Amino acid sequence: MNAPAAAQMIRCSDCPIRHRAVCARCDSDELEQLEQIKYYRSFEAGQTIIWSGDRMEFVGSVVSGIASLTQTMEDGRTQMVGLLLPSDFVGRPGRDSAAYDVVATTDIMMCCFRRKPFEQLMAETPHVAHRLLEMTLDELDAAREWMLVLGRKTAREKIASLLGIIARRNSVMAPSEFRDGIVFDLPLTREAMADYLGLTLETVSRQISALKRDGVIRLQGKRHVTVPDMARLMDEAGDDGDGGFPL
Amino acid sequence: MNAPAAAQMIRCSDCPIRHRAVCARCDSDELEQLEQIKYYRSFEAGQTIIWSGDRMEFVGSVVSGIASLTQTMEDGRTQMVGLLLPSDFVGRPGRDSAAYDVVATTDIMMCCFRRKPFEQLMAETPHVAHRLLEMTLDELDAAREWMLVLGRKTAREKIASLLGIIARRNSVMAPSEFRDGIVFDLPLTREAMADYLGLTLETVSRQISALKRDGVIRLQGKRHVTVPDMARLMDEAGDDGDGGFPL
DNA sequence: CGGAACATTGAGCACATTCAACCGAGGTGG
DNA sequence: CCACCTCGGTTGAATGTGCTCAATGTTCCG
Repeated sequence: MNAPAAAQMIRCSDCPIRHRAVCARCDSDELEQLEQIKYYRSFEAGQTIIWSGDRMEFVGSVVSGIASLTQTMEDGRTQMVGLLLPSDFVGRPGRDSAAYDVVATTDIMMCCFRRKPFEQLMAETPHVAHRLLEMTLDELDAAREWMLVLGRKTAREKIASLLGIIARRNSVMAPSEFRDGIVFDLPLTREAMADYLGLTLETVSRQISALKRDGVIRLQGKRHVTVPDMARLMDEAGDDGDGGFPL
Repeated sequence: MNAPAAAQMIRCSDCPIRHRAVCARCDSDELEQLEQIKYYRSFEAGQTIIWSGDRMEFVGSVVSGIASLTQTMEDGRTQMVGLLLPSDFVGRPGRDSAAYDVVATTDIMMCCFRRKPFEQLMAETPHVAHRLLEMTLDELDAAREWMLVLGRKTAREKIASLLGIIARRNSVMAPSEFRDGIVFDLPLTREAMADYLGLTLETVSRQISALKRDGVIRLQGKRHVTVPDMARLMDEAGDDGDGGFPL
């Protein structure tokens, strides 16, 4: 609840997600308008940023860190329905109350816009709305890929798919060696992975151990992963060699 | 391949989906422009409308009938990732090749727009783009609801969820008696239901039989369903009484 | 040192799948 | 007209994947 000192002001032009977020297409004029209605908030890992059903006071972008979108049934069963990475957009313009819980998976910094002014701005300037459409279409594609994972893949394939996605994302940041070995840290606990994949945390643990035993991955500690042969991993994920996952 | 006589011209103002489709917000001017680039195509049940990977020549709206969006793995496992009802939009502006198979589930009529002119029009007029954003956000919500169904629900709950959605959709068309009994025809085969729910067709059949045995539903023939107590069905679906599914 | 949070592993079980037989309706051809 | 086929659907028996329950391990932090 106490806003840490981290919530210092960043000028939009210096923003690390300037070119990928909902503001990517804005000209300097529009950026100026956004600058007027934005504010930063940071959250610690584990904090709930938005409760499902709550009134949405703001929409915004993830600047740094990771958050998850989750749904929970009355008996406690939980399904993650979105993984929010830096530059991803949170909230739905035009909707009053939140449809999902948004939880900080790691410490996170958000760039928030008060909802009403943002909606106003969206109606007036085409660039924000257009970029949001583009991002929403991408998210829809990602959601549909996940429907295949959830509905039809085995536990082992699910884990391999998730590792593949995380590896792929990292490879955007370090596009150098992709073919022959890639290294990354898992940003999720076993439980969070289970919630993403529609598995139990025990099954996640077992399958990770199995992939390690079979030499598909190597582990240092519980989170640091080495994938010696990316093609092998994609094969385990059940994806055809070429295509695979967008996002 | 032979376009049946059904593909007669309909004036946009007389169109049955005029107020719900991507053109819903258009003024008469914009409608005129759409009228220029549209054409109708009909497909028979079972026909593939678009093959995944194919070049997208057109985007469009479902006018009547039902189509499904599916993904298939190399070994044949299939997951439906979208159910396209009248007024739903097909295709992604800005994308050259299709990401999914689009298959006609019933006989279907489509209102198609040549892609390039449509993209042009979208860039110039705000109403189409805005409506498309709205529809895409709705689809994303629906996809996320399905992720919960696919990832966390039991076979019985999955079937109940699907029946609930179809019942709900029908209730839009016949909003009269919703509380005490609703009747509808299943637009899907057992296999299509299985592909939607991430189950086998045998499991679908068994669970439908079980729901019938337990008095949750009644059946006449294989497709005609009566739900005597909607609240009971929603309960079987694992949804809390009030909320439930959007779309 | 003790406790908490995260993770691993084992044993038994249950639910959904697999494989297979069978049913009924509708269509076609001899 | 009936035999035959196909298609969609139902049902049964055996199997197996992933879940449940439970114990144990590891790391970190007060």
